Amino acid sequence: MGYSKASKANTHARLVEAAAARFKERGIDGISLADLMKELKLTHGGFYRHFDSRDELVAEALALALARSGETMRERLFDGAKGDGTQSDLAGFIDFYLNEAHRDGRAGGCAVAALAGDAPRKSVQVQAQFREQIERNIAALSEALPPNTAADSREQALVMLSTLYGALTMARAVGDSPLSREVLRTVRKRLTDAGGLNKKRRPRKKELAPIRD
Amino acid sequence: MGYSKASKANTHARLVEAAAARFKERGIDGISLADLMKELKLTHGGFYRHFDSRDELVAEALALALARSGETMRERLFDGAKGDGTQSDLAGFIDFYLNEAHRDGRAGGCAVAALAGDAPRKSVQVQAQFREQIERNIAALSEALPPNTAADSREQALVMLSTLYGALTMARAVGDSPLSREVLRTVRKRLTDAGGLNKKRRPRKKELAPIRD
DNA sequence: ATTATCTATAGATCTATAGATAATGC
DNA sequence: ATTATCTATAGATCTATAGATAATGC
Repeated sequence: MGYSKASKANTHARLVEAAAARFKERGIDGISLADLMKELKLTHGGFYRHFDSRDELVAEALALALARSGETMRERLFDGAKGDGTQSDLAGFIDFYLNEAHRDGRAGGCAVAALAGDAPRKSVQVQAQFREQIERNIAALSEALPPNTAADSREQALVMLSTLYGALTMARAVGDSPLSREVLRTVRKRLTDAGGLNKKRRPRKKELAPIRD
Repeated sequence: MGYSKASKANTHARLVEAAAARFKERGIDGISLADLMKELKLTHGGFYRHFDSRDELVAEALALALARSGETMRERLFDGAKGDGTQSDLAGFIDFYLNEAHRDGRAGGCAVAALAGDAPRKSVQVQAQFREQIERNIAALSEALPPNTAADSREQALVMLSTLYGALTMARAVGDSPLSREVLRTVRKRLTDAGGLNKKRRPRKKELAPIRD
């Protein structure tokens, strides 16, 4: 009770962290403050020493979740390609994104895919948070596209992002099933192959690596 | 009070209808039974003469919403093309789907795009409802693809559906904005043009019809 | 006589607040 | 002395149930 070694700032950060995971897993309205506090072994009454309202937590948790997703995207796109002379690993990112592990791991996965469906029902402030991060994601993906397609790379990035979000959402909506795996596998394959986008970078046998159904 | 001319079956049907619209607009958990009954000028106590539980209403409303979306899709794909010798109007469907009117009209729009984000948080029964309708949508879109691509038409349909759902979801998530309109316009254009999918059917100037931002 | 709808309420859950408790820092 | 956390509770809202009311059909 009282002051533990965990400072106020630490508890605040842990709350935002836990909220980000639970919101992605169960939806922005899918967890109560009492249950969230319980997850941190705290009681619900203490919540308001850290936030003025639930909405304030939502804003902070969403900001964290969206920023993290963007960072992970950039890492997968650009860090994975270091050392072999290429500038990006687009196919590596696609493999990472359209995956059964990602499908089943909403709490640790992409915040846009997990929460975009909730956004239209929320405030314009929430929608602005999505807008700003999605702009960054478009920029990142656009940079990662092969240079020869640079003329309309923003358009390509927009379409590819739509496809990635849509495929993951669909794979999740239908539950674990052959269809779910087929969506992931097929879209992964066709995005990687399409238009010869990435032929230089990924040997064909790796693109066609079998996925067990 | 008492028996109105509206028979029990009629009230039941109106409840399912209203629920389908509200669920698509605000989410499956986004409206209370009391508010739903109020929309029909009824009081909340009467609800349980029509349904054993809220979940039963959810199942029926979702079934209606998903089936309607599928019917609309088939109509747009196949009825719009009658008379000119072609078998489908894929570009017409894409124009209809990726549209500001559809973006802003969730209550009357596609149930998959409106509710797929809720599905992973719901029961496996709900997910099975999505799975069955999405299978039908894949079949419809697959049939509507130009015959020369028939060899892998299911794969193409899967990718195109992912892109359509993802683009509409993204356009909604970012709120009304230049980005939202850009997503709709760009994906619409690139899906219509891509791979010469539909060149025979749609004159180029119509494909490039300007959208005001 | 039947029964769709209404009135009233139980029980659960949720956000938010008020005041008590106790661990830490000065 | 300060304040993070806890205990207790107010007030709102939600699903579900019980019994009353009144319009329809036989």
